[in-house]
Amino acid sequence: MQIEGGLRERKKQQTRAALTDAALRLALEKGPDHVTVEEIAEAADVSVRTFFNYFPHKEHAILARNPEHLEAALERMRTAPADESPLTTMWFIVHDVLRDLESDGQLSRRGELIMSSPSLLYQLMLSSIDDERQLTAALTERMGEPAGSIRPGLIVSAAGTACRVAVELHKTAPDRPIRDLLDEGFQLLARGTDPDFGPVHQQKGHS
Amino acid sequence: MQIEGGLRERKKQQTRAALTDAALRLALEKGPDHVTVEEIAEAADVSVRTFFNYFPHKEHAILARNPEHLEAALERMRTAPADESPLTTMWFIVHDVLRDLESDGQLSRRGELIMSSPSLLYQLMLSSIDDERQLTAALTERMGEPAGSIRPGLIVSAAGTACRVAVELHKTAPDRPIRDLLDEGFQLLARGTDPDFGPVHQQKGHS
DNA sequence: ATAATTGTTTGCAGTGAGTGCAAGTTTGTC
DNA sequence: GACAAACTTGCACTCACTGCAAACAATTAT
Repeated sequence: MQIEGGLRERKKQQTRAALTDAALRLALEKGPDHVTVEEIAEAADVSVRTFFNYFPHKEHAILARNPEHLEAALERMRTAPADESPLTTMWFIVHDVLRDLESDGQLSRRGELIMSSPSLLYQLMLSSIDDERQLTAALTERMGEPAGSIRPGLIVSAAGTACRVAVELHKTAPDRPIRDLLDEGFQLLARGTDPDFGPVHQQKGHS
Repeated sequence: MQIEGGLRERKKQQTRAALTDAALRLALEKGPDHVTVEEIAEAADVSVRTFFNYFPHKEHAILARNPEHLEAALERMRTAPADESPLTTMWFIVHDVLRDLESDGQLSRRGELIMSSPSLLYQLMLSSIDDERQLTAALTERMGEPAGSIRPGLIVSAAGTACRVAVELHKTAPDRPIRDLLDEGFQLLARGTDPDFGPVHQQKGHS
């Protein structure tokens, strides 16, 4: 295990790539719920059992999440300039990922695919939740808020929510680019979504 | 189908209740991932096949979501006073559900159970997404925002996010009641989570 | 080179979720 | 009581996913 770019390592990367490629292609072709692991494995020329050595769930292969994104995000969160506000950091993180996804030229196709399939959305949100936990931990440390404050967690999760809503809305209003929607969402989160908010706590019930 | 409270209807309610009770009990006992549908069905004294006539997924039975909640929420959204701000309406909706859940005396146990199990969280979020779509549709209509605005969707989804974050934080800081956390979250969403937000759009990249 | 070691792939057997179908049973209607 | 509609059930099936042990390939030591 001294050699970094050994044959073994390269072959694994190849196999992984073959699997994710086949998975995405077939998912786009036949719809994500009509692809079987068997087909994906066959297209990548490995056994079904090997597929599961690489991915714990079928959806993982289709999502093909790049672990570097979370790494980069955490790194940026930790090393952000002291005078950069929390949501601003999240904005940069989101746009970094966005830029990387767009370089694939598959942002919107993959986005639609994900939003249209419950099971994909599932896996994405699951990993998002995990990501958000880690980001929240990093942000909490960085912010020095009182323990038990909801603010760090809310900022991280709300940013994630803004992404999801932006992608969703982009489906029905494709004329607005995702970046625009995203920026509008972040602005609202930053300055407030509802200046007139004010429930009357005294009242016991209603109609 | 003229009789509302016929034998048939009552039996169905009974079976449904037996299934959800058994499902929740067993999930709390053995952990949600170690309960099989077979066990639940057996405990409720019906066949496995019948279980799937009532719930599309195992998790649905454990969550035992009350369809009335969504109905009530949509109703309130549609009939809210004209001068009630959007997030305020969401606040009332959330608190209505909360009050109902608490009357079971199972809010926090069920909440913890859900937050601790990926597969439960999955189903909850999936149904939440669907709920949010419907609520967003209702709110969009009510608000008269320009088409393509992200605000209605963001308000609804961010409110949902606040609930999730509140439950999650309550796990690690049980001394703060969920209502407190929730109110803090809504306040932040209303007035803004980050007054200093301001990414420099001109800049191309960053280290 | 060859042998020993370690990591990877694969087949196989098994559990459990979820579905479609057809037959049987129960409930409501006339 | 006869008839139709709704509900339950068993059966056979597909598919996701796991553990285990044998086969295989890459790496390292000799």
